[in-house]
Amino acid sequence: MSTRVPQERRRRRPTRSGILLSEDLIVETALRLIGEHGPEALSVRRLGAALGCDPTALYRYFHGTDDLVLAIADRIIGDAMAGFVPGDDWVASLREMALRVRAGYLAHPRAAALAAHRVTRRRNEIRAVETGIGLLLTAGFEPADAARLYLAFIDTVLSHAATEAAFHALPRQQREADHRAWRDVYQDLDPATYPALTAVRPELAGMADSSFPQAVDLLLEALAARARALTRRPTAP
Amino acid sequence: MSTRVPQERRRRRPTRSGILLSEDLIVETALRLIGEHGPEALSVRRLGAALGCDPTALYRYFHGTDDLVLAIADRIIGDAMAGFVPGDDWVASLREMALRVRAGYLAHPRAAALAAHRVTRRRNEIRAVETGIGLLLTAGFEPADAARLYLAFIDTVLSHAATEAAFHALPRQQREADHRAWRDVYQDLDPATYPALTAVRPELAGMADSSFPQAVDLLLEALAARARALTRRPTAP
DNA sequence: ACATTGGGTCAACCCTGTTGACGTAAGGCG
DNA sequence: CGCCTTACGTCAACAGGGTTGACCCAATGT
Repeated sequence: MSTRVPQERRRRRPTRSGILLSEDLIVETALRLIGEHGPEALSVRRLGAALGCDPTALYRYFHGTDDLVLAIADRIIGDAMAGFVPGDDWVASLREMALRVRAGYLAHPRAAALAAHRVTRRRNEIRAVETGIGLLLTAGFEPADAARLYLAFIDTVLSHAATEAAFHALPRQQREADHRAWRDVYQDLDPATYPALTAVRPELAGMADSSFPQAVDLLLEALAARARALTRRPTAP
Repeated sequence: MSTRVPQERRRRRPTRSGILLSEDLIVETALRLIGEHGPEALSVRRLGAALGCDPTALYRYFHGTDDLVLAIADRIIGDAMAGFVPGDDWVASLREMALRVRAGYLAHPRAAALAAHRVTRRRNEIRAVETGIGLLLTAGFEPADAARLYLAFIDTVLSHAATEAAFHALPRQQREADHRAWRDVYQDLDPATYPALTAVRPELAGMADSSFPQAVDLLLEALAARARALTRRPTAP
């Protein structure tokens, strides 16, 4: 019974445990499940149990797991960008965009990890591109540069966010093992063959931390420097 | 029988079908399997079948699926970095590292999707970290900064490379559809609500190109600027 | 030549997503 | 009001996943 998922449903019939299913309720329950019990808690059976219905009832609302994940991703995008208005400071605005995207992904890592590399081409994405390129244009960049530089910026942000989300989407054991790896493995290395690692050994514990803000800062630093160079020589060869 | 995976094996016993198992052979077969039939084709049972052995024989070589994935990831790193020697120019060397990692991922796009954001804690990865941090130390950064900045650099490189690999791993139809979708969607937008996009419309065709070199250049630009600031004021407050 | 034991094999367990059949109750309609 | 259709919740079952413990053969050191 794969396929036809109707747009509007007329016959609303309570489950054995008394609740009324709906697309929204399922998506919300799925997000809650992930938030409470970790990303690995999202399975059709567990979702059914959390909803108080037979797991296969979900197939009346979504074609399959993938369809459900896309529905979840759609909501994440909307939530992340909701209420954002770019300010006068284009660097600060780009930074806030970056942090919002990252926060949206991290709020729901597993869904983000699954949907990150897809092109949504929906309204929220289009508006984000409009906003970002607009900011670079006000910074003084030529249209061609604004487009190219925005692409480099947003690709970095999205890639980083997706990577972080993917890491958070790992099963807890693997996640913690990766975390510990920097402490354990990298601590006792032969100083002769690994001089640089030995020199920075006290700092290696921090390698498990996120590099997202640092990377965004570096990128914005380079963009600001290029913008300053522009205003100094408005029409360069 | 989870656990003890010996470093060197002495008793090499052929499988029922006559082949001799080895860690390398398993990793290579896994890479071939993923390359031919996609990441979802990698399962213990299928890998056993491809190797001509009982699936559970793999547990003599790897603690579990995760361990195998890490071995694959490290193999990709090793292949990419094979023969690399850092030169005198630390910026150029970091750029070559970035391009090598990217090339390695693109060589195995589908495997890269699995392995990209893991800490392999194996030899090839450790050597790469040693090399990268060493380059930043020769650039004049303090140990703490070198570690943090390298993390930001390599995370950006790995994230970008993973994103590109994921895109290349898509079926051709879907890839080209995404490619076209960008042009199509952004073609006829209302100039009033999307002024910036309208201003850069001729440049939007290039949005489908890779932003990898651009992003790496921006990052290295920021790093070089910080290094210059260091040498100007060797001991800043 | 023999004891040791590494490691290939097998059967079994519990988890997944997904499907087709079944029946019940909800809602339209006379 | 009551019938008839059918939406949809339920159930059983299947195929495939990772992982484990027991088994036992043969390769190796002595």
